[in-house]
Amino acid sequence: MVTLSNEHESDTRQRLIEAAAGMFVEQGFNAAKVRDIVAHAGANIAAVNYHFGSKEGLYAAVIQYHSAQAIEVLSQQAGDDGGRTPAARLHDYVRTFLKRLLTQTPQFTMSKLVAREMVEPTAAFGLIIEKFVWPQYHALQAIVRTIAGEKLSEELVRRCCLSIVGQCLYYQFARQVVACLDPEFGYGPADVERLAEHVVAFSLGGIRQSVRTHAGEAQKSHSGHVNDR
Amino acid sequence: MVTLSNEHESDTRQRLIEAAAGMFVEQGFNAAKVRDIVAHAGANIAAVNYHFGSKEGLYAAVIQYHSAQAIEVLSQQAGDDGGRTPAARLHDYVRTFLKRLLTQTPQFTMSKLVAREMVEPTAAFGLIIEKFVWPQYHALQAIVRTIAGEKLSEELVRRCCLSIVGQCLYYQFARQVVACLDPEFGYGPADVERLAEHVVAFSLGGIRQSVRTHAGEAQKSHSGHVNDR
Amino acid sequence: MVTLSNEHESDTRQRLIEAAAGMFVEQGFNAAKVRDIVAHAGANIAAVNYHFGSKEGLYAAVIQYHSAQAIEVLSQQAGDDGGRTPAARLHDYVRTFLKRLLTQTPQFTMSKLVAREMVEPTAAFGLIIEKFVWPQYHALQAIVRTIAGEKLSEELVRRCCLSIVGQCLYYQFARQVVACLDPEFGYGPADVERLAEHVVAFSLGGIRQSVRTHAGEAQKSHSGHVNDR
Amino acid sequence: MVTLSNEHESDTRQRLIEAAAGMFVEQGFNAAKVRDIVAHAGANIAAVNYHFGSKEGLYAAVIQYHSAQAIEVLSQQAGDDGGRTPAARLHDYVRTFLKRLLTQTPQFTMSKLVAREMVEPTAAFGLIIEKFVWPQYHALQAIVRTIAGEKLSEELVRRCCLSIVGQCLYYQFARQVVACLDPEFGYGPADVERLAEHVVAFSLGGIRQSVRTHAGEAQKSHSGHVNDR
DNA sequence: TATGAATGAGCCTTCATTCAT
DNA sequence: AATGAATGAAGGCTCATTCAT
Repeated sequence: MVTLSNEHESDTRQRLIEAAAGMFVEQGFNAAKVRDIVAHAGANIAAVNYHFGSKEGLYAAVIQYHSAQAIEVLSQQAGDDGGRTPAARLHDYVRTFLKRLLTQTPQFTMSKLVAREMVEPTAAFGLIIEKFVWPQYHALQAIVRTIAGEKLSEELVRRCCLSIVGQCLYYQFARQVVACLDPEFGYGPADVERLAEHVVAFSLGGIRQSVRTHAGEAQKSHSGHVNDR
Repeated sequence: MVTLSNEHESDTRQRLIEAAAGMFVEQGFNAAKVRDIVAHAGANIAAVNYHFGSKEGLYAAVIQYHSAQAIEVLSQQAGDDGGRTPAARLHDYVRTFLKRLLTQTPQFTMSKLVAREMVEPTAAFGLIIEKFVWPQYHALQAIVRTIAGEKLSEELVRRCCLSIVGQCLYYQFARQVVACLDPEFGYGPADVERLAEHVVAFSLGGIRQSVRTHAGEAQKSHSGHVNDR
Repeated sequence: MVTLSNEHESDTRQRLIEAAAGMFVEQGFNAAKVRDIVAHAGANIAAVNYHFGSKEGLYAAVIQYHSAQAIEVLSQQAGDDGGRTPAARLHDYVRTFLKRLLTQTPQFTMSKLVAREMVEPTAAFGLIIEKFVWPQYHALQAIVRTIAGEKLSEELVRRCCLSIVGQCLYYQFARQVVACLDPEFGYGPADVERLAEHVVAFSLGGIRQSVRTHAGEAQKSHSGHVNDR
Repeated sequence: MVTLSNEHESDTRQRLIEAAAGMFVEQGFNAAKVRDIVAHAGANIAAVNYHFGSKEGLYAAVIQYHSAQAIEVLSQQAGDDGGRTPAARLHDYVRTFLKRLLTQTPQFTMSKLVAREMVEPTAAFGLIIEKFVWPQYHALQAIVRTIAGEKLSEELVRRCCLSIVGQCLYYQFARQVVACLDPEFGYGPADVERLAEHVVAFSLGGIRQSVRTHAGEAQKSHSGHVNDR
């Protein structure tokens, strides 16, 4: 007679969040239509207003729901950087980042939403930046700084971080282009693993070259640019 | 080579194309509203359907118009790679790419449209890929191959190219994020110039590291990953 | 006379009626939302349909509930008109009418609902007219007839009654206008008392003038209008 | 070939304004539905957005359109108060007011809209008060002051004005009640004419009685209220 | 060639009501 | 007796497109 489980937390609500997450990730906030979302969720058109107040409220709920587990994962991995080399830590970082971003499953929705928010910001932009982008960026910055040593300016460390992130995000943003230019890349686990290795190698080389170039510029500014004829 | 019969090629038509180009670049195809476009062009609401059949037709016309001059520019620069070093050619490539992409002026509209098309493909996607992405990609590939030598596999050359392009595009896609993470970067000519130098240095280091790593992997495949403890 | 079987007449039901009464008075039937009503009553959204069948049912219940006590009050005052002068009885009538109408408290809800019903009739209109408007109107008519004597036609007595009622209701209907035109009037007890005195004086003068004018018209119908140059 | 008449001012626009005016007067802003209005006007659902931007815009247009002629009429009558007696001027005022308010035709829409706005204010309330209510109120105040002489306080003049206006508006607000209580009153021209005579006679008597009462109160405050046993 | 008006599908939202427990 | 979830009709509004001139 008594309801046994308070996991009763409205099945429809959950289905709405999941359906919406998928469509927001795939199509973006504006292109995703409430009617499609409720259809996917097997719910009534009025359900999103009932449960979330509005489409924006649903979006906020999607973020809140997925951010919970995302933050949990983030904090877990924060501790185990123990005695690893900086290069190994960069590899972990990049591999994790890419896996979450490129995995085709509804897992790691948050990473994909964060990526969307970068290209097509919504009202949640500030929150996303604060809660996800900054922390991740700081973690990366720490790794890069360790690799680069003290010789690299703040600005160049930032540049390197953005170069690393940019390489990764491109595979998510420009999926269709990648599919054309690099048809062998299938976004499978093995593909992602190999991509991670490339990005890490490329970026390690990039950081070290930046350090060298910067050192050279600082010491003898006659050598000018890195690339002369 | 010059179009012969545009003796009276309708001033309105031209103004529509220019106004539309700006709004498509800034807001994307869907977010740009034809009412706003005609307002900016000082034209009638019916003008776009009259001249171009539909919003998509207008978009196609915008691409066609800007592709003409873009291709012209591309072919000009194709020849003068003369006796320059591969590094210098990479610098030229990146600098030109970034300038066109990040410059705030209505110049180089095509580059910005191509970038848009990568993130938010429309019906024109195939055309864009064929006419712009492939050619540019091939040019980059040639440069990278020259730098890398014969030791790098086709796949890794592709990876390097995408790494270079990804670094650049990120500054265009994620303008708002860059503004948060790197507020000193102001998208001015000097900023872009310094960014180009970073990207070139980073990428040269990246390519060379890839070569080294790859060579190592090829010779003694027992060493496994590039970065373990 | 007392209802026998409301031993457990549902607390929620009562709270709904009270909350609804307030909102119907303040906002009218259509503008009052059942979600707001149940929120004010601390009840479930389904409660109004469960207890009253529909929003209209709730409205009917509100009327029924408040009409009971209202009618009781009416019948009490009906008898004690004893030896008072007609003018005093008019003063009592107007003062009571205005107090009930303009008092800001949840008291005298019925009077306010009746006023609402006059401007924005609902399905309950007929009932309201029969149970409240007619009785009160007849009471007023009797007073006016006594003041006017036999010389005033039925029609003019009706006119005078409506003039009196109209003066009073305006302060309820057009609260915002009164606030603009007569900002000193604050709807407090003292304000209402003074207003009652004005309305009574004005109306006594009005009735007597009507009698005079009518008498003049009846005797010498050549004089035409009451007011020519 | 040239369009002859620039009365072309969009037929639909005009029809929309007229249809909307009727429905706003009869049902009020909220109860009037855009879909009904466009149906009455024989227009498309999108027409009101096209011509007026929104439902509120349509309402504003209705007010603007009808206020033009209303103000014209007001200014015409302003001058001809020449050598008339105050009573005659009051008669003119009341007759005109009632005619505009109670006439069943779509004429004098403005007066009816102003009455609506008093009971159910919208965003246009302030404008309505400023442009219509205040001017008319001042005109009435001047007449009443002339009739009352210097002996009546500002406050009591205001009270008298509101008493006069209240009498008139009641017949518009409470049409259904009037129809029940006074079924002989048919809102025809003759009815309105007779009503005007009653209101004028009643109000003249009312004002004079107010003066007398006030004078009495001022001189010998022992006599107390107007209505003692 | 060019225009302003008109169209209708579709969007998000509101709300009284009903369902299942 | 009571609840929270779910429903669907309807509301105002947007927008690319088409019509009539």
